[in-house]
Amino acid sequence: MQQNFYEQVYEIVKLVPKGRVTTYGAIAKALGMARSSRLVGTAIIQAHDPNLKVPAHRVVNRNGLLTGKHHYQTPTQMQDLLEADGIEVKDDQVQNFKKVFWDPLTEL
DNA sequence: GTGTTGACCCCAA
DNA sequence: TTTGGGGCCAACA
Repeated sequence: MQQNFYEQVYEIVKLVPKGRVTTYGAIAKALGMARSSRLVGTAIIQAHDPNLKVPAHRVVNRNGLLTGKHHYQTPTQMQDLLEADGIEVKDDQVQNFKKVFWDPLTEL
């Protein structure tokens, strides 16, 4: 199954509904690699390919902090995309994070 | 093949 | 509360 675990990560992220966000740890746990949450981040970095259509902006760290915004074309890209989805972002932090948080383990 | 890095997470002080 | 250290495993040099 996990021939490309990148693809597994992409699948989960693509399942994230609009107006919701998920975390690296949640994805890692959903894939059974809870202790390898860093790999999820690495996978997301490679997810910049438009062909994959992976909404990487909907993936944040455990604190709801936009850790990867600096990896975007512009530092405001990620926040802008999140706000476009109806997610409040303040000071690189997702507001109402508990509300917009989408847990693949619970929702799936 | 070895060493360093990293969109992270958890625990202790 | 904020800081510091350890662990985890793939990708990169």
